[in-house]
Amino acid sequence: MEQILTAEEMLFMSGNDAEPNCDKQPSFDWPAQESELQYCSLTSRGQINSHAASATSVHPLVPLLLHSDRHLPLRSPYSQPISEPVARQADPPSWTRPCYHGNSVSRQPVKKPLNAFMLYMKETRHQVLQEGREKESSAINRILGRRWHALPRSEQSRFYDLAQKERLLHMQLYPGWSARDNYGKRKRKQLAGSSSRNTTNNLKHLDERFVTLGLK
DNA sequence: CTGCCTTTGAAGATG
DNA sequence: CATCTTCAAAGGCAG
Repeated sequence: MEQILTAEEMLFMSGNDAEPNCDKQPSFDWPAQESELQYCSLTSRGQINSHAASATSVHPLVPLLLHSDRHLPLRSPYSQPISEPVARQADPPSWTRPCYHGNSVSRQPVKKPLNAFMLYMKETRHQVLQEGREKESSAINRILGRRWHALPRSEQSRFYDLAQKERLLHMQLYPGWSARDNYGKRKRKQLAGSSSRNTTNNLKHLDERFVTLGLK
């Protein structure tokens, strides 16, 4: 039964429950359960060693994530039609070809799921913008980086938790997808000076941390 | 118009 | 296994 599902349709399919019905939701209360940040032994091939991927229809996290993903633009992968039913792998194995989503007219590569900091940026960026001190993204991101480090761990855990669910949902939506599929998108012209630039960035980062900690 | 900048974190690549 | 590299978002800016 070939079926085109949108994220919104899956939301309806899964009912109105905003709470995921996972029997064992990971908790990220620091520092006691810091070790649990190993994210359930996820693999990059869409395999998962926990119970989480055993759903036969729609993962319970889907509605929760869709709700939390209100910042995603309309062209976000998660807001595009999904060409394959969730958690049911069509043949041939999807990792034998590039993963795409959307219809055949406007196919776009599936992007990486957002990590905790990226989710934090999405939620907090507008605050910095409203303060009106900075308008360039690079400057805003520097501020957000400092704020991220100053964020209480309980608050950070919120985003780590969300990022884990993001990855779980991503694995369900695009089984077999690999980050390697998007490698080489950017020009590798920074190859020459990348090493020295990274070193410079690391030193700058350390410098900022010293300032933050009042050591400089 | 294209790519850089800038951040953190995840994951692939490399030695 | 440790380290390095790439890419996710964002949008102003420079070439």
